[in-house]
Amino acid sequence: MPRRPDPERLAAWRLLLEAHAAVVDRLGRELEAECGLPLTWYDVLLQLSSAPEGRLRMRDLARAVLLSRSGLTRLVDRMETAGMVCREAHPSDGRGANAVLTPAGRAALRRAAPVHLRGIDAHFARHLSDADAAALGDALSRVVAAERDPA
Amino acid sequence: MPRRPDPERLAAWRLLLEAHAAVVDRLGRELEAECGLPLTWYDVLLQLSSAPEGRLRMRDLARAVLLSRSGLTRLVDRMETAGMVCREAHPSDGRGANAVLTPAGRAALRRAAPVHLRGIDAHFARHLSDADAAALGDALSRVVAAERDPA
DNA sequence: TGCCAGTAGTTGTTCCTGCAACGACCATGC
DNA sequence: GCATGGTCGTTGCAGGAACAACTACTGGCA
Repeated sequence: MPRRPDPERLAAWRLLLEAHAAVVDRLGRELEAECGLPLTWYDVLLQLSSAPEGRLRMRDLARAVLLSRSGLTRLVDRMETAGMVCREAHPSDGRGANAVLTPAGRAALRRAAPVHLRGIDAHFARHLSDADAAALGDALSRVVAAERDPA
Repeated sequence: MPRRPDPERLAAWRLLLEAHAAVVDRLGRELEAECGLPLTWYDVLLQLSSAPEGRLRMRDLARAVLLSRSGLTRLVDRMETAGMVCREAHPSDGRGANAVLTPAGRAALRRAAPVHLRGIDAHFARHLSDADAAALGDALSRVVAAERDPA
């Protein structure tokens, strides 16, 4: 017989869906309004800036920003047109390409980060007690890990 | 000065994004593969079935499934073509329309529900302790409530 | 009664995404 | 050397979503 989640956990799942939708929507709008920057662009800039030398292989960047390879190709196209990233051939793998953060991209991230972090605090973090944050981190990291390793 | 979330809460936010993406993607694929039903369709069927008489105003349904009004119009178009819902004029408000669950829609939901619930258990609920579930529900309901009431 | 701001649902348009397919390239086998 | 299977990034294509404009209707007010 199929295992079903109990009502408490089912409600938790539903709440996760609602909270995600509400907060992502809000953060996206705020970032767009105050910095003219889509959330996906911010994510790319952030991932690149926290990578060594501000560059990342397309494949790895796609994984980091939770996008398909083709999706990332178009996204980097747009951001390259906007001058925030550029491409370079991979030094050792002839198939590969790196996306590289440009100074303009770094500047955009510096402008956007305070806005986004303030939003995360106001719309999410502020409502979590220390215990909540710990439990959430614990539980969700197990969920993510289980999905990564189809053990 | 702008308030910034501490690293622990920031990590929790990031994990929520990753868990949401991973689990929604997985659940959607499983439902599509085993029942030929997109996740959004399931959500519509579920909301309708839990409404009195299996009918809901378009506006309310749109809110319930976290979609824009225009998005819901097209979605109901597709589902109506598939015979799972139908529209009827609202009895008292000449502007309004109700989406109504058909027998076929009810049957599809009955087939899909076990699959989906099993998935929620396997990919999400199973990884939560009782305390985790309680903390998650508590915290996320506060987040959602705060977003609903711009207090 | 007639007017009119507000709301409901639909439609046109545009944007973004994933899938499938493709050429280029790597790596391992013979 | 060179075939072969696999990976990387890109592209054609189709589907789904949001925004804004539009029509139809409501409800309050003079």
